[in-house]
Amino acid sequence: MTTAKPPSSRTGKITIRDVACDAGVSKTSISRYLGGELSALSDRTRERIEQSIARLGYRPSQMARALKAGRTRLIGMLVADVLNPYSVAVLHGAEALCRARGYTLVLCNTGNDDACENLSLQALRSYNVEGLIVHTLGTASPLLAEIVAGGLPVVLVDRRLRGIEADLVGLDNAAATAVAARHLVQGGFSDIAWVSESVQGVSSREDRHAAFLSELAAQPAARGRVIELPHLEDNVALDTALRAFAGDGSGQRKALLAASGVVTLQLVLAMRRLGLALPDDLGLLGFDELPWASVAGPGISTLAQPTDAIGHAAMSCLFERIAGDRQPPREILFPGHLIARGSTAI
Amino acid sequence: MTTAKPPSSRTGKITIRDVACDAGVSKTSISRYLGGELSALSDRTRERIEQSIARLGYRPSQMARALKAGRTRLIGMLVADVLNPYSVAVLHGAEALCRARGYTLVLCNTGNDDACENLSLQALRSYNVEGLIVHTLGTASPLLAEIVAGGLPVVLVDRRLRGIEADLVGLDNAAATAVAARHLVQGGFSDIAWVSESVQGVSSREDRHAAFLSELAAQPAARGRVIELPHLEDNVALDTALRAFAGDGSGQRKALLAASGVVTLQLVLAMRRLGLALPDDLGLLGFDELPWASVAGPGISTLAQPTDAIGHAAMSCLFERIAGDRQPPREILFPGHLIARGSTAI
DNA sequence: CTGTTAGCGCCTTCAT
DNA sequence: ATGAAGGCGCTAACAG
Repeated sequence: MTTAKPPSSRTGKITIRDVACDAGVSKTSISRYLGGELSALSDRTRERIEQSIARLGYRPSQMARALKAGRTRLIGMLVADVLNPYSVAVLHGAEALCRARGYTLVLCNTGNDDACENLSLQALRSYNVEGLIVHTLGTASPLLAEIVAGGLPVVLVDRRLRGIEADLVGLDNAAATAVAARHLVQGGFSDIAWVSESVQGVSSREDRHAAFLSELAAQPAARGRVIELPHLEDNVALDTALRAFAGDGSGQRKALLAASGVVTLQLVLAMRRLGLALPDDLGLLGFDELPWASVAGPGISTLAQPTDAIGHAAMSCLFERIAGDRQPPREILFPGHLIARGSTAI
Repeated sequence: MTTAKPPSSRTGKITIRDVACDAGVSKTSISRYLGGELSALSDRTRERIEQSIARLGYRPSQMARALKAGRTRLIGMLVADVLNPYSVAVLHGAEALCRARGYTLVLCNTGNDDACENLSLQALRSYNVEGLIVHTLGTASPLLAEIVAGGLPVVLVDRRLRGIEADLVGLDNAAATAVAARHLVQGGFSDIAWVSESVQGVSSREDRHAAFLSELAAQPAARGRVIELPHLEDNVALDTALRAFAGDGSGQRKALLAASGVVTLQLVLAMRRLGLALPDDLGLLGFDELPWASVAGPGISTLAQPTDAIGHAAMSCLFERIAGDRQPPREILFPGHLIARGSTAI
């Protein structure tokens, strides 16, 4: 009748066999019940199973299930820097959908370190995650390329990765940059510096950079410059660049356009150091909404990204791929949202 | 010689058996090699294994390994709110050590929702995480209690949980609060309001609350009050409370002591709304260091927590428990670090 | 030193 | 509608 063997005793763990014994049916029936194949079970059997499961407090082991069926219901998330608010905001949206779908999120922070990234990817792979959400810097590790090539569904967030053919979810950088630049120009700023960390290799920065240049080229009345900061922590370099920009006696109204939230913060700090006032000495508009945007000086104008939606979309897209969607990679871009505050006031 | 069966073909996955075949040894030897039992292998065997593994690109399956040996090398982290910078900062420290030890972190965000917390705990348990780091609100879910009772190592961060006997890692709230209060008093503030979200049930807030009261009781020259904000988003309530405090014509110099970073932000926002100036109308000192602390008004004084160290210690402590440490629960408390800025200047 | 033999907990044909 | 049997990939006694 039942599958031999006494209801395992030693370990406190209750397995499918214990339930089978208790309910007086076979393991197969339990498995069917768990798998939702209700149509193949008599009402009586199902009831007994339900009761036994409840009575014994049985919970299936994902590990065993994963080993057998290959479905781990695990999603990996690889993030360059968890301390970056953008990453966390996206993570937040992604995690919510993940849990809602019965999946669990495995998080790896690389700290912008290649060795870490490799380790993390290996770990993620060894656990057979069913899909991967990646938010790292421009240079894709060979291992990631291999993993993608191997067929594991991957969705990129915010940044394309060279050599990786995968879906991308992020901001419509071209449109957002245009909106931002126009806001500044219309606000009377005619000399605008776009400020960013190293552009090279980070697609979102490249896109914003290109969009900025082309937008300003289309604005005859305004002049555009680019300030690139290889090392954001290098205050001396930052101060020097800022002083040069602000002190250039062009007589035009000047503004900074920060390519990201971390840059915005550094700019505000630098302006304080240099005694430059917002918005009179320098206007400022920063990508990424910041919780403290309205408490700094006259308030910092920002271009907010729908981070929750981005995270949600990334996960949603990943699930489609996991479900078997084999279309060519696509890009899902969200519009930004300008929040005007005192730093760009007239 | 080898364990029968042809080198599995169908699935691209390379298993221990393929390696065994290729190397011409038994699966056991491979397993020994993987397990680091080098002493039990002849040099020649080991070499052949090494080569085969490299040639085939074999990587062991954590899933299978976990199922068999019970060691999943997975650590669960349950967080009330990933959007809270404190949580992320601790997570950062914890994740680093986790990876360094060859473990992988499974992250669950509850969004302060009991149902989510339950779901997450079930998931974490079904994956057989070897330990749990928990940072949630005061009321421990019955499921968590059950899990702890079941013997799974758990370390609490920042907040004790009723009914949970587990290690706690966090800030030395009593000492930190005393330092903060004294700083204000010595700065000439003689009417101080401690401001917090709902105190009841959140141990760190309770500790800070108690320490604040006792510290001020010991300061004859100063008066202490408590402002509790059940709903931090309720601006009307906050503004009302603040106006009442600031407008109380006691003629004394007044200051706010914010119990956490999120409270600090709301206080700064409220003061702007009410047109109150820092530090003249109201002094301000907030727990938790904030990236923007120096850009708001004259700079916000903060009491920084060593979040990285806290995360590291929590994970370290957890590993000790996993390793078998059965001592009674202990508390590991870190000192805070006062950073004086303009908001508490004389 | 090395291999054989059993499973870990579950799912899945294939019978019945 | 229900079972029995055979693995998934790996480890852990036992033999040699």
